[in-house]
Amino acid sequence: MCRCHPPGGRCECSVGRLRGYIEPCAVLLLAERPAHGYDLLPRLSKFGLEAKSVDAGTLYRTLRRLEEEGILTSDWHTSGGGPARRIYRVTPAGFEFLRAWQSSIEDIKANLDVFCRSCQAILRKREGE
Amino acid sequence: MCRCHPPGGRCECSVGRLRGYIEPCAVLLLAERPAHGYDLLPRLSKFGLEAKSVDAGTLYRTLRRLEEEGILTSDWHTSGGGPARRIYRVTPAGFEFLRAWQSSIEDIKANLDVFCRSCQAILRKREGE
DNA sequence: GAACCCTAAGTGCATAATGCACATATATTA
DNA sequence: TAATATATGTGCATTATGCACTTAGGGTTC
Repeated sequence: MCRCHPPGGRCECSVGRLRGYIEPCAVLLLAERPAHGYDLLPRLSKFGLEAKSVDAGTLYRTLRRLEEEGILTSDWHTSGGGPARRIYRVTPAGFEFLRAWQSSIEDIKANLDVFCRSCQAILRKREGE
Repeated sequence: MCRCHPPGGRCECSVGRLRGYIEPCAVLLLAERPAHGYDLLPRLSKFGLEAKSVDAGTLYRTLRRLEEEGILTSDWHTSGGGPARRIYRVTPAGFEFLRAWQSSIEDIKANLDVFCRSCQAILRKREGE
């Protein structure tokens, strides 16, 4: 329908189309409590990033980038069995980052709302309501 | 702040981050009335795609692609002075396309709302409210 | 103890969307 | 006639992303 169902491809009709959206979502989850990447993966579904549709590689790369930028810090946890985990925490700059995204997302919601209202009006009119 | 202000770069903290968003916006404007690309350009700001931030080349390519997919049709208008204009109209498939996007965008808004609520809660808590 | 699976982190590569710069052409105005 | 506004388009580089693959620890099962 909306070119989001390529044959055999995953559905992209979702908030996952928002470029860079994994970043604020990951940071927000880490603001709730420090965690490692693999743990974050399923929790991202809370914000519409479905567990199946989030690529682990992308998440790991994203976390590293956010650390380079001073938004997160990490250290290794080796106790507890299994492979070592890199535990991330949010820095003060990370909270500023969240504040900025919060405000941007409010704006985006408002813009999407304009689209929805106009679209509804047009579609209703077409159906001769 | 949110990595959307690269030195000298344009602001990307906007709905323009939504991949492919120009498509439903262009189709919706054309559903209101047939028009040519250059005419659509400033009207896209209605949905949050600022006139400055929409690239004309991208819009023209998008319209051609939508026509290839049967969502739009076009024909040339040479009368009226100035260079020839390619006037686009929405096909029945285009209205289906709009319906699908409408529903997707409602979902996206809902997901963004979850983010905003969680984010507000965390930020308020941090400020010791 | 070999084979297998789950957890956990990461890299390499191809593709798709986008931005920027440039090319082309018509008509109007200074 | 030179400049400007309208109008459409192409070429190229960058970026984000998805997919496939690699590495590795530790436990379970045959």
